[in-house]
Parts: sequence; C-alpha cells; structure tokens
Amino acid sequence: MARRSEHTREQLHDLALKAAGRIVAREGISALTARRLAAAIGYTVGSLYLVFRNLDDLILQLNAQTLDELHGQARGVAEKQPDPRKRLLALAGAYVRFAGEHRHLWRLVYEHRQPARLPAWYPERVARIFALIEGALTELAPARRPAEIRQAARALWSGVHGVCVLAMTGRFDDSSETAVQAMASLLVSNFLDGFVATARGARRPAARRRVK
Amino acid sequence: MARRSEHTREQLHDLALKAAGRIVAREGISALTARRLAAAIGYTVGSLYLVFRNLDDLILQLNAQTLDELHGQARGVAEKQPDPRKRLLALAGAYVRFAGEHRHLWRLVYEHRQPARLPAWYPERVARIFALIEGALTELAPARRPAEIRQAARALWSGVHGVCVLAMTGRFDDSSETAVQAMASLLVSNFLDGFVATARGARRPAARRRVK
DNA sequence: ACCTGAACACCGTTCAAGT
DNA sequence: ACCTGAACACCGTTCAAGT
Repeated sequence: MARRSEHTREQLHDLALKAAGRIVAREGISALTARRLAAAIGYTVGSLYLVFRNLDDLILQLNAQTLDELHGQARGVAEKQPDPRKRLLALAGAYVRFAGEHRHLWRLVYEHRQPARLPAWYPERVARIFALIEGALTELAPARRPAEIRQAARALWSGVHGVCVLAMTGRFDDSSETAVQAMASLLVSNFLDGFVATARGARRPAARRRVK
Repeated sequence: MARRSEHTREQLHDLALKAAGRIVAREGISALTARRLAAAIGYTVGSLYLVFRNLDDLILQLNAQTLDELHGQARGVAEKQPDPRKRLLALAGAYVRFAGEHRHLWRLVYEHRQPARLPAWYPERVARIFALIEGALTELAPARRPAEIRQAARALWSGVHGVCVLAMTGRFDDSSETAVQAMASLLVSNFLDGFVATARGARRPAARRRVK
C-alpha cells in the first residue's frame, strides 16, 4: 500500500518512542514487541527499522528518556533542600518513589542488556544524576578527596538502588512504599553517619563508649 | 520413535537442571531455551514438560540451586570469622565474588519474574542467607530489637546487592573485582559505623567535633 | 507409559515489491 | 522515497500419534 508520508522521519521516531513508553508503563516490559509497537502507531514492523537500528536501540533511547525524567525529579527535590544530609535523604526518597511509580520503565533501564559500545550520550545521563549525589556528599564532607566522593556516591547510590531492586521484584515480605522508604532512609542515614565520622583521622572510628 | 526409558523421571529432572545451569553459566540467560536444553540432554522439547510445569518452573528450581550454592559459600566464610564486623565484610566480599564468578546464574536469580504464588521452599532459601547477616548484626549491636536487626540486614544487603547489580551490568567505569570489592567494603563499613554509633541514645549522633 | 514431533501462535529482523 | 508484508529463523507450549 505504501501510505503517503504522513509523518516525517523525526515524527515517526518520537511517535514510536512515546508509544513504547506507554506500552511498557501499562503492560510491562514483555509487552513491548516490534509488531505490537508498530500496530500502536499505525505502521507495520518494517517501518520501525527505518527509524531505529533495532529494538535494542529503541529501548536504549527509551531508557535515556526515563533517566531524563528521573533526573528532572531528582533535581527538583535537590534544589529545595539546602542541608546536604536532608537533601540526600530526600533524593533517596525521590528515587524510591520514582521506581515505585514507574516500575516497568525503571526496571527496563537497568535490566536492559547494554550494547558493547554505548553511545556517549548515555553514560552522560547517568553521570548527571550521580553529580547531584556527589555535590551533596562534598558539602557534607568537604575534606574528602574527589575520588573518595565519587566512590562514596556510587557505593551509596548502588545501595539505594539495591533496596529498590529487591523491593520492586518482591523479595521482601513488606514491599509497601513506606517500608521501602524506611529501609532506604536507614541505609542512607547509617552510611552518612559512618562517612562523616570517618572523614577525619582513622579510617575507622576508634573504640566507642561501651554501653554501661 | 518413543525411546526406551533410559532415565527415571527424577534422573531426567536432574539431568535437565544441570544442563540448564551449564548453558546459562557458559552462554548466558538468553541461551536457555526449551529446544536448546532438550537437545543438550538428548530428548525433545515435549519431554521437558513431563518433568517441569514450564520454563519458569525450571528456572525457579535452577535459582534455588544457585541460592544453595551461594549459601554454602557464605556459611563457609562466616564460620571462619568470629568477629562480627569482619564477618560482615567477608560476607560482602564473598557475595561480590560469587556474583562475579557466576554472573549469569546470579543475574537469573533476581531478574527472573517470580510467579505470583511462590512455593514455600523458595523464600526459605533467601531467609537462610539473610540469617547469616542478622546473626552478625545481632552480635554487633545486641541492644537492638529483632525488628531493627531484620530491617538493617535487609537494607545493608540490598545495598551490597545493588553494588553487584550495577557492577555486573557494567554501569561503573571501573567494574574490576577489586574496584567492586572496595565499593562494597566502603558501603558496609560506613553503614556499620553508623549502625553501631546510633545503637544507643539519639537516633542520630550529636554534633561532631568540627574540623579545626 | 514414555516420548516424539508436528502444530499453533508467537518472536526480531530483512528486503523485494508495490505505490 | 516511503512503506508494506511476506519470508526466515527462531520462540514456549500442547497434544495426537507412535512404540
């Protein structure tokens, strides 16, 4: 039939990406198939391959979109909180909330098998989110070297991420928002207590006052 | 052809499970297909459905096997370390090592979409591993209530898990064993410092000595 | 009773053919 | 030039038919 070009290449691209997001959000990751997506935008499978290299490419771009949205939310939260400790707790809360609200899209971000050669714009998206964490950690422990801050940001945020992963995949008996929020807060506050306490002097705090 | 019954039902079951483990370990999760697995054990697809309800059922049993192996390694490490703090660090190290050595099998454990009604023996497997963490945390902070210990164990281990997740899926610039081990150690030691410090008195340590 | 293998309803991806 | 839709080589799962 070869329909008249009702959309430019770019429009088709955006149309497909938006539809893909809707499908994943509403019906889960496995519902995203080439045929299903093509039907949703009123084209046939073949057309998708005119705009994307393959499904992996499409998913990567969808994930970038998700990361952008996450970054937007995180920045909004970070801007409202001048105290770095409270800011980190708020960021963890925002992360948990985001994962809960967009479970499938969020799962797709980290479950998707990355291609060997990631386009440069992808890690940049991840780095932008980590920058918020690093900023707060630097304010909290200004004496730390940049490399230490980097490592701490990654360790801490992996931790928060891990809490979400296990919660979202139903590995806890209680996976309610509040229970998960509490766990994330516990992890962050204990980590920060330790991180700040060891900022100066011995890498590990000296013997503590014994419980009487 | 209907081959003579060379194996009992049980032998066929074990044969398939072992072959599945080998395939996942060597060729990755996506290589595990019914046809591929059937060929590996010298039967046809149909036979698999005589022994397993479906592929999901098979994967669940494979994951239980993986969890058993992980538990074995963890217990071995735990027994050798009487000091609870060092034990937790050793356990984190063992977890990171296990994830690195059995990346695909380990990924399958937490990426596999769990059926709505898990058989009881599955969560028991997970609980056995958490018990090791809870034991060490109790020794470290005996004043804590069991519910707090439980929550802390989950928060901390989710954290260690998260470090592995991001490392294994190549989200860090440096995903070498030593780099990941360092991150896991950092997370655990800072968390424990915080956890022990706040065990008594204020939930958050009072103002600290200022850097001069 | 045990096992086969064809069948069904799907996949991702390609590409000659139509307009 | 744009888009189709059939084709290819796969999936998981079922089940009548063979021994």
